[in-house]
Amino acid sequence: MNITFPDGSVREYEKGSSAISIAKSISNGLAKTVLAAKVNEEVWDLTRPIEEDASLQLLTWEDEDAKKTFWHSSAHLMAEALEAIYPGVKLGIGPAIDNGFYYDIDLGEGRSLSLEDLPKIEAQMKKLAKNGSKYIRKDVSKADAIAYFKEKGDEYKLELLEGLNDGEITFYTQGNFTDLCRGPHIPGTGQIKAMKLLNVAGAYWRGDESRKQMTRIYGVSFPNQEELDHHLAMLEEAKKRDHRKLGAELELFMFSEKVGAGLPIWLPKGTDLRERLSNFLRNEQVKRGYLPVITPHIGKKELYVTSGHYAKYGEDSFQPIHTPKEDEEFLLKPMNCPHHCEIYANVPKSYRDLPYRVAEFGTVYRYEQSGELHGLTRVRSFTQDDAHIFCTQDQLKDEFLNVLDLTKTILEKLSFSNYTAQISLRDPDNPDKYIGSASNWDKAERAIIEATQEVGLKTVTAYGEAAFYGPKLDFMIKDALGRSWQLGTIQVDYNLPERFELEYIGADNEKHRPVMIHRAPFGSLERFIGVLIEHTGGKFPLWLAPEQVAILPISDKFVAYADEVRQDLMRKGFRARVDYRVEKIGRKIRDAETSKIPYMLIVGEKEMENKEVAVRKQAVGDLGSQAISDFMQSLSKELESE
RNA sequence: GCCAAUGUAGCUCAGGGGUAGAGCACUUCCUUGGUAAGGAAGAGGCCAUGGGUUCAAUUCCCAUCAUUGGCUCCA
Repeated sequence: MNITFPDGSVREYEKGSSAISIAKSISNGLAKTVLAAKVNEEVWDLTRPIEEDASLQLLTWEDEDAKKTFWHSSAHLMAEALEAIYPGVKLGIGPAIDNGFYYDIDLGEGRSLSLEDLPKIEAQMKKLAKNGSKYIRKDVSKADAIAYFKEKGDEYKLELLEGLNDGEITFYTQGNFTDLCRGPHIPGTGQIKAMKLLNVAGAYWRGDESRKQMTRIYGVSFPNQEELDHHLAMLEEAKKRDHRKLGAELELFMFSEKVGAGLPIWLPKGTDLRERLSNFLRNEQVKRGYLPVITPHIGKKELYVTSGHYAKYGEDSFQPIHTPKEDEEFLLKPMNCPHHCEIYANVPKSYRDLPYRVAEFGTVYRYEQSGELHGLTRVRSFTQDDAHIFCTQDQLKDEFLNVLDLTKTILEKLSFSNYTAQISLRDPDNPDKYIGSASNWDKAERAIIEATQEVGLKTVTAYGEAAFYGPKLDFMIKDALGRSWQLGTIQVDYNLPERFELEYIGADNEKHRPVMIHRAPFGSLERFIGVLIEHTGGKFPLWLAPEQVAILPISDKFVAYADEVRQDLMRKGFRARVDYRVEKIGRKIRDAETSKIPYMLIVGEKEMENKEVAVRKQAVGDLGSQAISDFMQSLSKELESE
């Protein structure tokens, strides 16, 4: 049979050869590092015989699919360990996830598991891994499979079997452990050299809260100890950068039980940062033809009935505000778009007025479930960097290009260099669930695709992920630790212009309906700043830092000079503060370092005499002395380059 | 919302049925110093809130509130 490799080369192999034997024929080194194979675009066990002509890609640790296979096999290893320690344990599902694996287990009445039990299970896993058992795949009939799990008394697996057809059922066995499993798996447990169980949590069987709660054990594993250590160090670093922790330490924001859960309160330094960020975006938007507007935080119920939000946000949200007048109800706004539609409708529009772009840093209120709240990234009041663009169908593409350009400018300014976008299109099998004409949808989808191609944006396309009212583009951003965040979004909307009966007079003197684009490059300021804090670890770029320079007098004899320096800096628009405390210089430096102030100016006898400052850069160290004017010039230069 | 854990000084945490503890931060005093923590003293707590059990509750029980981790990843 002929095997085609990714580089296009074709080689002849004996029928029934496995991927691992093919790997060996290429090189022994390769055979050692390969974990799984992609046969005709499907991930396979390395040991599974290939029976006919096929394309073959050998997967190593670097491939996402190989990692998933490795972790899935690790989940089986954990299950084997659990059966050894807890006889009679019942198993739910045990998949690989983005960063490791888990297994849902039911220990039975009266038995429970806590974090303290994890090392024991881990030790057992290591012991079993040393045995180097092979993962053996076996086709089983449905009847045999049912008989096996009945005997074992595992009702979860029996339930899973109900959904499977005879002839497509496989078991995998390693050592003394057999599991219902589609596979694939790595060849043997011996390859799992390093593992760590991270967490236990409750999880409902099949994610259904009316069903039994199982114990979920999370873990992660690697082919060698160094990778595990690196991963654990990364988790440590992520913990250190947690925006909730840094937010408190750097005095950026707070929460108060009295004010309410999920309602962030911006402290002076956080407000400073946030204002700089908004001003930056506001300026970029004005450059691109946006018109800033301000609308109230509440609106009459009828507004949201018109927009359709009342039906969507009605019950599980903040309840209406009543007034002394009977039957009068206001809602806290969950979105800005209805208000903006009213702005559009205020004065009759001509096609010459389009595109009409209104922008608002609009604070909205949504009653997130209490369990969903999380720092700044999941809150009940947040400010969208919202704008709505009303345009003609033909202007869609240019408007997308305009927004993409804006988004790119912003992300690059904030040194998010690694981002992709998801294009969400209609479900081709379900064309009826969308509002708006098919030809308009075609145009809009094409506009998005072409615009993203023209700017060279990396995208993935998701069919069926579009909203009922229009296709959309979501930005996925990778931060400095390689974690993905969904931030900005651009959405086409055929629904609201319809509901608000928005119109413009065309060149033909007829009435037409505009298309609306919702877009928010940051998503929300809260979420974005949360991500920015973790991305930078609290070391903000100079232009954003609430305090740019800390002036540290050696002793209070030099306080007057320190004040002079501060005056100079402030007059040039730099943000500087003097540390007046009667402390040694080492202490002042340490405190400024931990507050992550970008520059420290140490001033003492020498500096005062020479009218200089001794410059120290945060996390870098002493840069030597220079004249204040020179220092300010280099600051300006740094700001320009950011 | 559901499940679990947690809630003690501004922060990080120890403690435990009988008058509440440490380190850091804070205040005062001493020290006037040269690139990541100088010394001493002091002040600071309704032990989250509300009920219950008990002679006695911060400690045990229940509820509430808040925080944290899960609850979406499908053998």
